[in-house]
Amino acid sequence: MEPKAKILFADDEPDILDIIGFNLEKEGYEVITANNGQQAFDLSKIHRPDLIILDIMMPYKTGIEVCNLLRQLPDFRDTPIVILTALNDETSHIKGLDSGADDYISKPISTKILISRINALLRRTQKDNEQKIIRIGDMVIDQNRFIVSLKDKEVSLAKKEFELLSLLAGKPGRVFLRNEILSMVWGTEVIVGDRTIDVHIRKIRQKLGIDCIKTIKGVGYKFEW
Amino acid sequence: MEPKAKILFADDEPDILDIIGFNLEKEGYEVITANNGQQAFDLSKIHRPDLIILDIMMPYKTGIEVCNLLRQLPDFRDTPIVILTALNDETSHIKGLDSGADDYISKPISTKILISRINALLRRTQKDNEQKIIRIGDMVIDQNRFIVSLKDKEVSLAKKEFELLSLLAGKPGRVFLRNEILSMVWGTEVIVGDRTIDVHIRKIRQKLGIDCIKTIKGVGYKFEW
DNA sequence: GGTTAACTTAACAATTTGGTAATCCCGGAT
DNA sequence: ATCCGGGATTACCAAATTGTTAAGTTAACC
Repeated sequence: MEPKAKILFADDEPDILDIIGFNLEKEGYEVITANNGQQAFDLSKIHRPDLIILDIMMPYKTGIEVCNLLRQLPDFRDTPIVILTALNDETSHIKGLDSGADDYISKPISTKILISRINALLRRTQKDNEQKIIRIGDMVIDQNRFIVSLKDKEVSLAKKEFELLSLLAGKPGRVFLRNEILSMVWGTEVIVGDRTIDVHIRKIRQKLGIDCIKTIKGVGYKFEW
Repeated sequence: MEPKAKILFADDEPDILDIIGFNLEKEGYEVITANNGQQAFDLSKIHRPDLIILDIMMPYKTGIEVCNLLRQLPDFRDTPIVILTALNDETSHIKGLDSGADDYISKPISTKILISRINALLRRTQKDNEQKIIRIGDMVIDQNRFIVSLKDKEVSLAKKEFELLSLLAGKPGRVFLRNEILSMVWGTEVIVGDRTIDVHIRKIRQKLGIDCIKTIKGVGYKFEW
């Protein structure tokens, strides 16, 4: 079975790591474990989990520190982060949430509740990316079937073209800076030349045959019907 | 000050309604209160709050029932819902979250923590809706779309012109010294001649067709509708 | 493996934008 | 009236940015 989502779980207590990790896997999640803060940070960058669970008291870096660091990176600005801890005082709780975490859960915690909360978080965050069908004017972009159609006439786009169009058409009118486009379509790892975007834009314009992508010189591109 | 967001808060205990409502307002939220489940549901439909807090044990309809009902409606499929309750058993907790709520908080709860959790939820859901729009008289400067419009007629400005106008119109009436303009629009690195500003101002005036940028001789420029 | 499509890059053309300088204007001061 | 210190205007050129095309590189699929 396809895993529902990839979860990184960081705790320095092996017992907890085992028990909760096991239960998460039983729930259908793919689990990556880390024993300390530094490792949690490094493994996150490598594996790009869909959700991150951080214990606070860990060697090398606390969960809060890791959370702050991750939130600096564009790739992790929206990743749901759960702080899991034995500390239950008000100050820690607030500090945890203010560091950009989405949930703060005090141990001991029933595994069922933990999983339920994780489901709730993923339900919300995956819903956002789940806008599977975009409709604007005569255009329909179906992200499930990978099809773009104009007045019921199907247009076939390549993968990158499709992703680029989906990004722009996903928020019509809004201008996307070139580096936003790069990081969203190509990711931050890959480095591609500047002309690459133009060329893809050109192909899209050509294939669509209509002028719905506007250039804002010196800034970026935007979709406009 | 414009309220940060509209929150509907439903609880049948007047004391709690008062205390938490007061604190939410102090935090800058607009608060709508309901005394029972039915009212919570009806008022939600009328006011379209950005976030809904529901007590479970309420007359007419429990918080869970309201949550389920709201989630049926397309308008409330994405609205963050917090279940607030005195029940702290595992089953209720899970049932609450499974009904589509985003958070389940057990009373008693520190007001600060409650607000911190609400902030965290709104932070996530409102992130995309931040609009950088300047409106003055008939003019609208939309920094997301990179558009300036006058009486619904769109005016197209180049990047520097747009930045310059945004700067001036951002604080109408305030005089910007030539130095200030230089450092804010051009940065401190770049060195450009003094006439450059004039020329850009001229282009803006020309394109807008109206005289909303005043010259203060020997000082600088200011925007005035 | 060979073929095809997709992706990226490079090179050049086309366009737009930004900056400068020369000149013109408009008060206020001489 | 004339001069003078800004600023306004204009035209022009350089720089920056994007469009276009073609050719090289990968990756995917028989």
